[in-house]
Amino acid sequence: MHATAHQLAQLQTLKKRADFIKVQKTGRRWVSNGLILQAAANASGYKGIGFTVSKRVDKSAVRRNRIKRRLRAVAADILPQTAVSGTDYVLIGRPETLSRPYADLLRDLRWCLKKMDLLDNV
RNA sequence: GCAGAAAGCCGGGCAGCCGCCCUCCGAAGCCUUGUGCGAAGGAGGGAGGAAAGUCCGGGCUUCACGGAAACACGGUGCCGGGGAAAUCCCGGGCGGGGCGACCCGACGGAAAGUGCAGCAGAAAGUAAACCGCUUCGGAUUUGUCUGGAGCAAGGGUGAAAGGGUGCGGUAAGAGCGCACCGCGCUUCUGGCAACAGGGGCGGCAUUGUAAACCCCACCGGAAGCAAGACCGAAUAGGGACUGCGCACGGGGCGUUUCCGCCUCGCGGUCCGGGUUGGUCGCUUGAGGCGUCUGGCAACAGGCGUCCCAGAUGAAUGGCUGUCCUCGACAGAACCCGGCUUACAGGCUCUCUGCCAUG
RNA sequence: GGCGCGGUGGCAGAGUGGCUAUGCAGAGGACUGCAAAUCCUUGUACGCCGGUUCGAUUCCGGCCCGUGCCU
Repeated sequence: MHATAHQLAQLQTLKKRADFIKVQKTGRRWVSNGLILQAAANASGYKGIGFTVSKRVDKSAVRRNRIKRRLRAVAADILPQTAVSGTDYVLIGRPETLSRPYADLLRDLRWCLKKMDLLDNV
């Protein structure tokens, strides 16, 4: 079920603050228990992926890092196979992301994708 | 055995699959043919004792800076040593706490000057006298009231009442006298010193506060890797040279004084300029480990050995098995030395008190 | 990552080494036919922990929280 290295190579990490603001302003979003997904079309044709865990989610740097890592693991398991080219995805962490079982996190991301009509088959 | 004190150390382990960051090698491939780049693949490394708070001290970088003196501002404050330095460390002294091992201390100066000490109290710093004590006189309903003189022992107020305790002394008292303690001056001895101990003299003056102003001694330019350097579109602004104009003038170099230096308005020519982004700075360092020597120690030196994160939306995760004591506080962002704060549990060594036994 | 600023009743906002003003809001009363406005009365606070001092909101350390600036 894991993504191959070839599939992972198709994902491009969003690096600039401007990219994140663009996705937030122009894209759509869906909230689930474990995470929030934002998505917007881009002009490059690549599949873009970014992660946001702000200081308002948790004040501890250790726990913020762990939330980001779990989001990265979830994204690496699902997005390479299902993501649409020419779309930027931004995953936003929540306090529950830290303690939620991993299987539930996978279900959360699929649910968000489905609700936003970005998933053909569940 | 129980209770405690001090120093140092560790901070889940092992295994499998899929992934992340860096360095080196690199068949295929690419071009600008080079000691080049490099998908696949291989080898190695990959958070902390506090990485934290940013409270101190440095390195490094840029800016500022002509010199001298004074002033201003900030910091430090027993002594000796260590250290690049420090509000750091070690040892000692003094003071305080503990039966003790041991721990704690912003620990210069209050006779250089100024300020402050509310309320209470008679009086708050040249002492003073509310209740009192003693004595002399007067009145008297014999309870006491009142005037003069002397006194500060006792009571009361306060955080603090102008040396303390005891004896003598006295009308009652008082350093009034004496002894001891404290204090001050002086001298001797020990110690590098802080300081300690002894002798002599004085005869009680010298309340507290300097984390109040201050005095003394010593130290200090400012900002910070988002510093800064390089490569680089557009636009606005900048610098140099030169011509003309202008000056017993104005401005600047922390302030002032003295000497000194720089600079000014308009035109022309040339040079450059650096936002987004990228590269460097970026990890070999007052470095770690082992050992020997000197030193009570902090630490220093010699020898051997190792290279041990370097990201830039920012790297350690996901899933699973297994063991145990079931895992705390917590994530590098230029780098070091300290301090402070947070922290489950465990280990090592030394020491103290009590109990029991030999 | 670095550098600053601040924390005083429910809210705003002065202040200073010895009872912390003032305004708005709240409660009660007066005035009114009933209200508003006005007047009177009243409760509630110095972020937390230590130290200096006889005494700290103030002075000095250390924590906690909030907030701003620098790419």
